[in-house]
Amino acid sequence: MYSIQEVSKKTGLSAHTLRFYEKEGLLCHVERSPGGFRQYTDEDLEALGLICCLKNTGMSLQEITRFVQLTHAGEQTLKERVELLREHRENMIARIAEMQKYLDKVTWKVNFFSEKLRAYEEKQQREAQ
Amino acid sequence: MYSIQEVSKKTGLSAHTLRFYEKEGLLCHVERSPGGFRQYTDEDLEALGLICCLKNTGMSLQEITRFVQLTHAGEQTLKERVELLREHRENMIARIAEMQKYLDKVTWKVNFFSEKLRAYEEKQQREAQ
DNA sequence: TATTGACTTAGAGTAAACTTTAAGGATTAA
DNA sequence: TTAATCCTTAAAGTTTACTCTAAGTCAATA
Repeated sequence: MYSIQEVSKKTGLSAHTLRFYEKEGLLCHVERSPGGFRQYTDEDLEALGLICCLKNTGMSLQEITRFVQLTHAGEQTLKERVELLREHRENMIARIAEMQKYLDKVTWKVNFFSEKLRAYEEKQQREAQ
Repeated sequence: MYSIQEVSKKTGLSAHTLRFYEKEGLLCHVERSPGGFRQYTDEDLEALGLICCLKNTGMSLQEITRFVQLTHAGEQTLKERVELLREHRENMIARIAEMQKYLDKVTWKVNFFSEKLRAYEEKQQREAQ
C-alpha cells in the first residue's frame, strides 16, 4: 500500500495529477484507509505504468480513458481493446520512423555546422597571428 | 516563387500559421510582390523544412526562434548553434530510445490481449454449439 | 500533543501553439 | 472584369493537460 506521495515519487506524477486522473476516470477504484486516505496497490501502480506509457507515446487522456473504461467493461470489449492498442502501436512505429528520419536530418545539419565552425575557428586563428 | 497558399500545401502549415511564424520571427525577410503579397523562395521552403523538423521533434517555437535569430547574427554564433543542435540531437536520440522501450511494452500488451481474445472467442464458439 | 500530511469541492489560472474573427481594402489571374 | 486570393491589425477563442488556490476538516506520525 502506498500513499499518494509515495506514488507521486514513483510515477513522477504530482499528487494533484493523481487525484485529477482519478476524477477523470483514468484510474478507478483506488482503495481508502479507514480515515479516507488513498492507498494505492501494486496493481494501481501497474495501471499507472500503462497510462504513462500510452500518454508518453502520444495518446490523449481521452483515448486512455476510453481504453480504461473498456477494460472495466469486461471480456466482450477485448476485440475493441486489441484494435485500439494495435492502432496505437502502428502510430508509434510510424512516429519512430519519422523521428529517425528527422534525426538523420539533424545529424547532417550538426556535421555541416561543425565543419563550418572548424573552418571559422581556423580563420580566427590565422587572423590572430 | 510561391504564394502563401502554395507554401501552405507544401508544408502542411496553414496560411494563418505561416503569417504567425513570420510575426514571431521564425521566418524572416519573406519577399513581397509589388502589390505586397508574400512570395516565398526555395530558400524559405528549406528554412521552413528545418523549422518543421525541429518543431516535430519537440523543440519549442521559442527555442527555434532563438536558433533562427542566431543564424541571422552571423558566423560568430556558429559555436552556439552547433551546441544547440547537438543538444537537441541528444534529446532526440533519448526520445527515440524511450519510444522504442514503450513500443516493446505495447507490443507485449497487444500480444497478451490478442491471446486473451483468441481464448475468449474459442470459448464463445464452444458455447454456441 | 504537535506537526505534518491528506481529504473535499469548485473553480480559477497557466502555457503552448495555434485558430478564428472582424472589417475593410488591395491585388492578381483568367 | 470578375472572382479568387491576399493584405493588415488586434484581439479573442480553443485545446490539452495540468496546476494551483481556498477553506475547512480530519488522520497519522513522532
